[in-house]
Amino acid sequence: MNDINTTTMGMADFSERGLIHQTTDELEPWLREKSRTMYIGFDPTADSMHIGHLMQVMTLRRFQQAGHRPIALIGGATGMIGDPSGKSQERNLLTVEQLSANTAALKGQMESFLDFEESGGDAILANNLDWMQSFTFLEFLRDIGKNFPINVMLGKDSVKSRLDGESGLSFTEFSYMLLQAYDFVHLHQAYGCELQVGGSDQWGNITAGIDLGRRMHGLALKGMTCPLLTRSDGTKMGKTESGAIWLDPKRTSPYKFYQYWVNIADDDAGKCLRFLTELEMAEIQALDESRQAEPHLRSSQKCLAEQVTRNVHGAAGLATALQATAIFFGSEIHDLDDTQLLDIFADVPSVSASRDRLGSSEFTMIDALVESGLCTSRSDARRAIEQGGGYVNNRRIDSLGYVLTASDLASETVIVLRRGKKKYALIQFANA
RNA sequence: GGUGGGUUUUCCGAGCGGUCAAAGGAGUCAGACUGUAAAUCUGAUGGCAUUGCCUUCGAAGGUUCGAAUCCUUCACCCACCA
Repeated sequence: MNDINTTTMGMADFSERGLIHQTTDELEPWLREKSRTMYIGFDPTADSMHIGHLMQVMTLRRFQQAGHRPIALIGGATGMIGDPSGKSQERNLLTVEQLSANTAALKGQMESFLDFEESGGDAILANNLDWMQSFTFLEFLRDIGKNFPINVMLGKDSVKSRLDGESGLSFTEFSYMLLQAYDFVHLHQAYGCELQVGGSDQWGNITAGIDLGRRMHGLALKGMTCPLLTRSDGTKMGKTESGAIWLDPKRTSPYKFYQYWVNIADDDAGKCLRFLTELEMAEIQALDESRQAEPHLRSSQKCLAEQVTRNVHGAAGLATALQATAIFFGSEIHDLDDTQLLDIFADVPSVSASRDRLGSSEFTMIDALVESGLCTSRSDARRAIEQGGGYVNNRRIDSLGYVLTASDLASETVIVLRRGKKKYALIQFANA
């Protein structure tokens, strides 16, 4: 990054988007000066990031695009301990195997957001296990622990809230901040990293690192936190009845992922556009106006969903999501092949049936609805059909005795059943 | 230990010998409307069968042509008295 563009390197866009919650210094001029190195840590608590991580990754990406050098730190070591910040209870420890699998998975996901060295960029992927592993307990106590006054540690919110609460805090979790603090110092030594960024709940850990840098080496490290992405109704962003929204398409299909954003409440859409997309502010403001003036178009949500899905799942993933959306809310399904269909309906339960049942009067719409699990009994299925709630390939069936035949196949072997507005099931007909 | 009240379909809650698969409300499910929202409106809501049959009203027996409704015993819950 030699062609430093000082107009983009600063914080203007960050503050305009509301991405800054707290900073230790006036970062704007400092960032304009030259290309800087900063990091955000991610603990490998699962084998995929979820949308709670998205904001942090996007932040790193913004820095990189502004001409800085981001470090994504995977917490192979800190993940073994468990960050007490924002947690009301002591957590169970993950096994070493889980952690290393998770670490590998996160690495892969990071690559679609940042340009790492392998792909010609300058972003760095680090794992704190690499330097923490060789530390002995005594060394750590002498070199690091000595720099942490207990009274300061006790004053941190993350510790205080746990001590005030019922659940207490183990020495292990209490020590978490020492590890994170040392990471910062180490990254400075190794890569010249001067800024740590994190969610607003990370403030205590970040300042712990800054203090440690000053005590050990007289450094003036910097910190910045971003607001937490929360929903206007108070619930946590990314939580649904069926669990978290993951970035891994095997955990959350691109369709579901896309749908999550399409369904974001009007009140949250503006914030999400600012935090999670790279649209220009002018564009976002135009969307804000549209949302006010013509909310029914829901252009903000559609745009948000499109942007985020493309970022996470790529153009192909977005295409699948859009195709699935068209089908889930659209007209008849036909002339698809099995692969397409099963991809689109990845989240939909499916059952298999023997192919020779097709066309048999023993296999009616009622039978199909019951066997697919969409209806709990034949009476239930009968009722659903009578009320106009039974569909084959999105075509309403209104005859109770409708017999499914080979011409009802939407692809080579699959029939798509639907009950009501959006409950789908697949029946796959194998050549038995 | 004594007396009184209760136990109903997913939940709440009517029913107190036939017209009860059982009012009403909630929930749920369809349909309409709509912004893939909220609200609203309409219909459905034990099972099987294209209107008839079967199994349900704490449990088991009994009285009746016929019981969720009456009697007996048992179980659990509530209230009052001791």
